[in-house]
Amino acid sequence: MNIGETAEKSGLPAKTIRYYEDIGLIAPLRSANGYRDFGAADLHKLAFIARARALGFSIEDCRSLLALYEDAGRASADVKRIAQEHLGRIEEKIAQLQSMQDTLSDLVQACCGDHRPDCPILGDLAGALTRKI
Amino acid sequence: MNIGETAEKSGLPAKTIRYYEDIGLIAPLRSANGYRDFGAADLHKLAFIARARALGFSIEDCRSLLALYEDAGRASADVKRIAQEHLGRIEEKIAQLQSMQDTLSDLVQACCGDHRPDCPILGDLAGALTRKI
DNA sequence: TATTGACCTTCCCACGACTGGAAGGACTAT
DNA sequence: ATAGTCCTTCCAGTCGTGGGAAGGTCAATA
Repeated sequence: MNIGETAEKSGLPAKTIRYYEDIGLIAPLRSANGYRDFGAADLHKLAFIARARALGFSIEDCRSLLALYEDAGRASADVKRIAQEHLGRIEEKIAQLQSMQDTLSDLVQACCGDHRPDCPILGDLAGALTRKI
Repeated sequence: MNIGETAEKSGLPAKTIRYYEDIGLIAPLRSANGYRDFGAADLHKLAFIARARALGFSIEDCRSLLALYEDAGRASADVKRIAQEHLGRIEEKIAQLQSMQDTLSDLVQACCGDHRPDCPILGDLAGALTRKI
């Protein structure tokens, strides 16, 4: 299977698949003409990675998860730990964003948004120094 | 005021301040010895930017907001629009992360995390192709 | 006066995870 | 033979810094 077909079936851009080979996540065979030749196992791996990426796992997490997936003697605790750490980072990020959202939605509400220059949003930003941020 | 003092007062690393000069956000004077010489207005701008960055605005948003801040004839509608667009992106990002969080916390809960290899987390990732992701 | 040590300068490289594009070879259909 | 599509490699760019090298400047001390 050439890279084009593989890209279509895995849902990943061909560029991304080449990149994954570069960094050693996958290792497709090569045809006589130099083209990459993907097998079912490669496609499976790519779909695995795509799903993990969609859940926000980093490439290095993906590498670890793939290794665990292929290790029949793994302990599920190792997988769970990676997922829990990732979940923690996600929760942290959500909290950060919600804090921004809270402040911003207050400011946006307070701004009448007309032709006049007075604006509590700019007021907040400009007051940063006085408030020591 | 040298860059070190400015960094301390603005809460921004000196590296970051130099970068902001590079991309034209600020334009401090230079002393005879070649050192940057920051005035009160520069410090004010930097604090403004730091606050905007803390609220998640992109550098380009910061550039626009600074320009509006310095334009006495601005319309608050222009500021509000930038803030609202940014707020929209934040809400989108939060929704994405929450969707990941939902899935991941379910999976983590379902994984008993012991010495055995069976793991619903890996099961989910591996099933990506079958489910067409 | 000489010499530390702290500060400043510019420059280039690295990060994460791709993405775009150029230059050129391979294959298929007309 | 030619056109068009696919494939290859390689290089550069993204965003907002952070790290570090090589070298100039300044204030304080021996």
